[in-house]
Amino acid sequence: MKEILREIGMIARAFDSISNIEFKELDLTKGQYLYLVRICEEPGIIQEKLAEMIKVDRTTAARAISKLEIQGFIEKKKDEDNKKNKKLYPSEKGREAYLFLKREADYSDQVALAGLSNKDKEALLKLLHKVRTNIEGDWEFVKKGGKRNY
Amino acid sequence: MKEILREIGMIARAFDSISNIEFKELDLTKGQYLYLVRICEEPGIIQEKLAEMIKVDRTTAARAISKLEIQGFIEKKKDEDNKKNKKLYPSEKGREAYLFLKREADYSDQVALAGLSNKDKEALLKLLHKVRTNIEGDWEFVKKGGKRNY
DNA sequence: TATATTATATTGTAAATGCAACAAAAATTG
DNA sequence: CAATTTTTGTTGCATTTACAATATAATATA
Repeated sequence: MKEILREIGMIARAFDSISNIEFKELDLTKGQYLYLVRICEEPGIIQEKLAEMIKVDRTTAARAISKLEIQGFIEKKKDEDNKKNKKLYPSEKGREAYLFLKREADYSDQVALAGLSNKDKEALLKLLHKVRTNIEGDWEFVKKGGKRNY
Repeated sequence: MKEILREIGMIARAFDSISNIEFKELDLTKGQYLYLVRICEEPGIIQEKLAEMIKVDRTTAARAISKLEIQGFIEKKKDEDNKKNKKLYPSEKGREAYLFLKREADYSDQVALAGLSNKDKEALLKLLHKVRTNIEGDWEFVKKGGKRNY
């Protein structure tokens, strides 16, 4: 069943590619949309959590987010309760951009799921959710330098 | 159902991340394993098809493949019937590496699909296959400069 | 409570990524 | 069959990506 992970890879790369091209219109460069979307949906989230959520290297996230800040899409605010955290919030410009990101995502969603019944979609989501939780442990383990045996 | 594409993205990034780390052991750098696997499974394939198959930019594929050749994992051979094509074949070293790649992929597969029944797996594959074919058109369209309306 | 460990964020550096532009062979078209 | 368009491959350049190393605050441990 190796094909399952391959299909997932192909789909992910295709959509990422499409989004990156389409979001240039907003001056968002490669990858940035991922972070902006999540910050808009979860204002106050910190960078570390965001990286973990998206499954991307911490330092990659750091740079993409810094750039979002420089461009004025988001703001970093000190967390007074925990001084090593910086909470992330969308700016007005960021919220504006988010509307477009959402429209694009909805459209891609429609294209992707064309011909699937509601039952199919629910089943697919449930199965993917399971796969994702199955893999999270290994991802964190390997990122931290752990060695899997096979 | 936006969550479906998000789950797919998370899973893909997590596995890609894991594979990239684990294949350093073979001196394969980021992304290279994708191409090597396909070349081993489909000897004689050309670069352009490979990029399309994997859903990656043509020039990115070109460079990853060139590097595989320099490192001795694959060979490029002129196609006598069509002089602008270069057919790709694994070397002995490449085939050797492929055994390891396969072992790793099988293991990741096991982890990913733990807790799914055979029926689940079949359903998942079928649904993902459908999604992938649904999106291929848009990917090619947008890569070639087409503008989607939404 | 002092010390060690963990969590979060940042920066230096090397490498991959992807767009633009180009070249050449092949296929299509008028 | 000549001209145009498409296919395949390459290179220059700007940017992202990710590993390593560093810093500092917070938490755990002895």
